[in-house]
Amino acid sequence: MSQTTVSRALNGFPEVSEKTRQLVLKAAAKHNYKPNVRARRLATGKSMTIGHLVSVSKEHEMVNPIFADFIAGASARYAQSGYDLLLSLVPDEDEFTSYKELAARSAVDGVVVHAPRVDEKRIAQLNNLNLPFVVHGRSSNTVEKYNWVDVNNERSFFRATQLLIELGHTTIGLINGLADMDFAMRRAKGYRRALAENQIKLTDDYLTHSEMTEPNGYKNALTLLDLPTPPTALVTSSIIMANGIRRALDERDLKLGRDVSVITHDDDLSYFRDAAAVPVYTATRSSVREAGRLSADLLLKIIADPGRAPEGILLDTELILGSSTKPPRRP
Amino acid sequence: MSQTTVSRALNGFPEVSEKTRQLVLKAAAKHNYKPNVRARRLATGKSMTIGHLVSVSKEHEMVNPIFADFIAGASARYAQSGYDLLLSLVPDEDEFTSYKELAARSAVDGVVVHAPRVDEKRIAQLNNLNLPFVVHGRSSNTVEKYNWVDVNNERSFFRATQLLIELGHTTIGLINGLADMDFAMRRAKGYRRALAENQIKLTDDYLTHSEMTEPNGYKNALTLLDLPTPPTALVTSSIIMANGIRRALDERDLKLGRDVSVITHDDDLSYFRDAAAVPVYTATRSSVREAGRLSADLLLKIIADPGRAPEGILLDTELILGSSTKPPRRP
DNA sequence: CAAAATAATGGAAGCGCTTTGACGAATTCT
DNA sequence: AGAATTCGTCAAAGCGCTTCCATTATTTTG
Repeated sequence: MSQTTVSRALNGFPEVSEKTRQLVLKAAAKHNYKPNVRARRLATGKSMTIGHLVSVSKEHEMVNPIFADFIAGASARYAQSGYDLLLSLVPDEDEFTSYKELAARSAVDGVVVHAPRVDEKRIAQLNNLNLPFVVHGRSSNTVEKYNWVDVNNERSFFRATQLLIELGHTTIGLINGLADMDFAMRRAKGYRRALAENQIKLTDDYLTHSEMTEPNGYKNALTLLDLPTPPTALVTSSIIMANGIRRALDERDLKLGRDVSVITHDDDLSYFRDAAAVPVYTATRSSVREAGRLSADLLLKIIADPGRAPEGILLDTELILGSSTKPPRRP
Repeated sequence: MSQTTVSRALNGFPEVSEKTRQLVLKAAAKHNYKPNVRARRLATGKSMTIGHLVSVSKEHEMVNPIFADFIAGASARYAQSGYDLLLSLVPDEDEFTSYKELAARSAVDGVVVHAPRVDEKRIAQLNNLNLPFVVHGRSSNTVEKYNWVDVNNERSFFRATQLLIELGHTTIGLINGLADMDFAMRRAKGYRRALAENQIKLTDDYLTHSEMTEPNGYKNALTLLDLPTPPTALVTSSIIMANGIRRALDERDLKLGRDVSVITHDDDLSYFRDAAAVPVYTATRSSVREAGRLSADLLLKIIADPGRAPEGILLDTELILGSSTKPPRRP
């Protein structure tokens, strides 16, 4: 039996008779034969690989904790479609070099861009490279069209802040991510809009920007609590920071909910899943794993049909009521 | 100039004159030429790719949170040596199938095995496949030789427990990882040995096994605190669980350190880095990122020299004194 | 100074697949 | 029945590199 026939049988081409196909499949199974990916990739000109470049902040050596769950979502989709996942953690300063190199080596058929900034050069650069990509998040100052999957950050944080205001809070802090991150900017916007619509005037002292670590949550919470008029409620961008906030409250002998209300954004991380009957935190929740799945789906579609018009997928968050929000304590 | 010469110049072969090499390099840089990895991989018969198969527990959809930092460490090493990192998150039940498939497709030159169990079939299976691998951790019930990088779990938890005993604690709980995980078994062993050497008898009610999530830390801490003789100190396997424990203490109006001492194992995760002058937690600390680096180094060595005798690298932890441990409160 | 050794380059095979075009055999149509 | 289709199969080219072997140019040696 010729090589041609075997190849066609294995790859499901219609020109081969069903009888022959079964024969081939049986023989392949018997010898545990799998076509060599290297040869196949050279022959087809496709890498059957998706690249994820996750940037590691040089300064803090910080890996975004949501990325594990995001990738868990994406990975399953890739596997279904026969794609491999190439992961590269790169120092943030040479992000673009890495993309360019991946493209030049033609090591991947597409990439996912993580953690876009308000000003994101990578998008224009990738468009020039002609390498299919999906952005997890958006970039506000980018006019080019691109494919993205994002949550409705502005609306989420508007609703969260609004909820606190409705409970009677008027001094509300926001413990946010780094200011140049697009999601952080949108969240700040939602927060400010809620304050503005309710005629609440607060200085930017009530708004902190930092990497979303537990220690930063702690530190920033203390800073806010030390203000002349300390906030009676806090909104924060990450459940990991929320843990730091709780620690700060604890240290000040303040009780979460009773003394200070907290709403956190909750990416539904697998090791922080807040699934109690009454969740610990009132939260704007959106599964980052689901975002991973959707991003993968979208990217595979783009690769299959390069002519496709760019698409954006906007996910809404749920506002989940937990026990960390109560009306402010009367003095 | 012939293809041969270019290839040799780019790959640093000695047969080409320095003058020619410079010429080639300049031309390559000018046209942003990078050899096509697909062709190169077929020609050399090497994948220049390392596989990391991370298993996702089907039941809880849990991704081990340490894996992001581990991979951050490994990734840098791979990049230095021109290797790519193939990541695959697989449901735990078909782990071995995935290895076999990777080997059959010859998609990788080596793999890293994460989260080995006390009984770990994968090791024998991989030895049979003749695929180079390094285990992050060890497997106690495995007699075969293999390459591994692990921390001294038994000794760490012995020391941690010993420290609590020296402070005067006699009722000490252990909030551990899943019982079939090798690291958890070793930690339990260290804990038990410390108790035994000090003639402290405690039932297994003081020892819990579960996935290392924040909610599980919380839940298990409450369970222990509800025992007729509640523990005055706790040892735990993860800083994420420690956060759950803190929440449980908070809910019971117990103060960390003062009312209940806690020692946690600290993998030095980038988003939980406990770097205050006086750390929050007394901890047995060992950088999982460093473990990633070492594992990558070892694997690359094995690949370069397949005849190598299997090697084990045992990392010691530091016992860091923080503010979560004090002598027990006199009633 | 011829012979031998060394250095630098090029031609061509081969890596293990996919895919194109050719070719008989089986089927359908006129 | 013979021509026109359709079907199933195969031989061979090609994917873009690396590497073996041959070749020419240069240097060293007796």
